[in-house]
Amino acid sequence: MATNKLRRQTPQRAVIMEELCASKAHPTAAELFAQVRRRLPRISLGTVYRNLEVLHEDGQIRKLELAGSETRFDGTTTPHYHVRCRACGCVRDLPTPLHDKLVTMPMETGGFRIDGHRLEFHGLCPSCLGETEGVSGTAHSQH
Amino acid sequence: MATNKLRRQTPQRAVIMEELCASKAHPTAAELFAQVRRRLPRISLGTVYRNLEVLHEDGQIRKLELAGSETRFDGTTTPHYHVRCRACGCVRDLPTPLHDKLVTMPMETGGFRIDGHRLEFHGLCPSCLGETEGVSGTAHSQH
DNA sequence: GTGTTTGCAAACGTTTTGCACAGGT
DNA sequence: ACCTGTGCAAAACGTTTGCAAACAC
Repeated sequence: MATNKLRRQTPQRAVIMEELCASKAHPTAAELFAQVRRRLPRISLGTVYRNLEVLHEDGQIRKLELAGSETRFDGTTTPHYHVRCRACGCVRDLPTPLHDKLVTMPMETGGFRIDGHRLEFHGLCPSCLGETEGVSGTAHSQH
Repeated sequence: MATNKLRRQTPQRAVIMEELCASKAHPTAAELFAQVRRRLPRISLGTVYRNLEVLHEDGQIRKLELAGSETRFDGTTTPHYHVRCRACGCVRDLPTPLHDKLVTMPMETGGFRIDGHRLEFHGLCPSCLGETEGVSGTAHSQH
């Protein structure tokens, strides 16, 4: 169950971690790859994926698997929720406190033992809000 | 904005709908394809995908984009949440009422206009609960 | 007859993997 | 020296798409 693997400290891993922590945009692996490449021009996309996986295993970063899009990564490991813009797809942090009651809340679980949840919010980001003024659309939230 | 397309009633679409509604397992496109193929041996996977998309557009089915897995489909369109088993990956309905307060709840949104959310629960299903008795594991909920 | 829908196969975007070599310890 | 980590390229995976033929209307 433990992560018993011996980790080596490589420049690739260090730069990936630095660039991820320097970003607030929750980049995808490809975006991070482009960013890291500016400092390590010979790095490969596979290395980025492998290191993100390792860092996630070791609990140093968070993996955001949001509905219907590529996986994004977050250098912040403290728990918080995210909002996603319906229009441009950007992702931002929400300072909303976690709803741990969601897990402990008594409910009919069909025999499941529930021990976690994933919650993401959808909406329009400030800049897309401005551009969509007056456009009527059916906001359909998916649960 | 409207769905103005003229739909034709094809046996493929009808059987896909029937098989989806007959299942409580929230099948993936591939699983549904295997199921439908028993009745329509010449159907193709592409047709299954296309019809699922059409049925979703027309509001006849729901698309479940759960964290870190293929898209699953639900013949029930009434809103409800889902639980996913950490061990076997199976998905079941939860009769828990929706938390619409989550959307209207006052919170610091960073300028976003929030109009929807996605919530999914994680845990162990009845049969995996039995098999993992006594195994200590760190339950890590992802938010 | 018109235009949607089908089957097939190829293409797609994201992620994973096999391999030989480089490099951290 | 050992064995993890790297770069590269190919493969895997789920999904979408182009096309000509089939079929619903």
